[in-house]
Amino acid sequence: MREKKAMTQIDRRTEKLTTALRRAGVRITRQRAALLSVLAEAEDHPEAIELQRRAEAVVPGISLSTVYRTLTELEHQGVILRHQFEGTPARFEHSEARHHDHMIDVETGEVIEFANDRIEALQAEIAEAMGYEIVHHRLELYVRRKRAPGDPD
Amino acid sequence: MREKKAMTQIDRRTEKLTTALRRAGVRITRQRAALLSVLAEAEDHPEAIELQRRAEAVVPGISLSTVYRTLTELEHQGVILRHQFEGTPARFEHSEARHHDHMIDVETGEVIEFANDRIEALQAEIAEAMGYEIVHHRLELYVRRKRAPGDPD
DNA sequence: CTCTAGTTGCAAGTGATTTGCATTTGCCTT
DNA sequence: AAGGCAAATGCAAATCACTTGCAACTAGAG
Ligand SMILES: [Mn+2]
Ligand SMILES: [Mn+2]
Ligand SMILES: [Zn+2]
Ligand SMILES: [Zn+2]
Repeated sequence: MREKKAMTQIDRRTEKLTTALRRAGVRITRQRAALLSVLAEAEDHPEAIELQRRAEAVVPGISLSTVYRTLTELEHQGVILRHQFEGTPARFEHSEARHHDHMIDVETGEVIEFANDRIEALQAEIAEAMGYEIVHHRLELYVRRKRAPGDPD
Repeated sequence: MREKKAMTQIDRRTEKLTTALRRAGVRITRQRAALLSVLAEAEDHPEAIELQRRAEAVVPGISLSTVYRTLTELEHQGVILRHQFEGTPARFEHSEARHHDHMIDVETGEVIEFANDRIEALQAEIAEAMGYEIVHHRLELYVRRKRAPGDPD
């Protein structure tokens, strides 16, 4: 039942994360390998504790310290992103996808991604006009689902 | 030496903050009065501890808990804003000025304000297009001063 | 001036994340 | 295959920025 040929997108992501760690000269331990594939598989923006839960399926005893330590290293290598949304612990995602910003539904906590080139361009212009260049930025829209006229509660 | 007529801008701001607290049904204590005028006078984005330091000029023993408690109340009344920039404790400012966003010089920590209607409009459009309305948002540009060609180090 | 509910300062508690340290463990070197 | 050792792990304790419990105060209505 083991596929030999098909390298899935997730495998590729896992490899990229692994490579980043090797490049940093760190060892690929069981716990790290588990965490890397959990990150590669994630479609959402999980917190450290949730990543630990998911990794425990493979490495039962993995500690939260190890999760945090590895996340910090991966962040330094630039292969994952750490987001600090309002009112929650930090959330993480791999940085494979191209840049995007986030909307957070204040009612449900759901995180929705979006990208807009005009906004990105405007930001750069503004900074430029004031004599600065952007190192990085953070744009978060805290939103509420809009009721269409005549919608039920 | 006491001016009777001239109500300065700062006096007006202090009054607005005071009114907000009274409206909330809370008492104007010595410590609160001090904090309110410190906030009204502030031209920058001070942290709670810095506000405490400034208030101590008037009320020597004012505790940090009281500062935090009052700041939280003022925030709930909508007369001050709490900003959570990366890597620092929360910073505060009165909300007299119209809406603006912030650039943070990653080298110096300096906070620079800016406002751009096109960005604001675009944000609203994006949310709208996805069926949401914006409750509030957060746009922070982490920047570095740009070296003009031929500038000294 | 009195009375009392709101407020204060202080100490202790929280929640997320980091760190110290003794014990394992990857993995390069024989 | 075995050895050696720096790096990594797990656990407990520490940190940081606030928040909260509580007994002693005090603003301010009557
Ligand atoms: Mn995302
Ligand atoms: Mn500002
Ligand atoms: Zn962006
Ligand atoms: Zn804005």
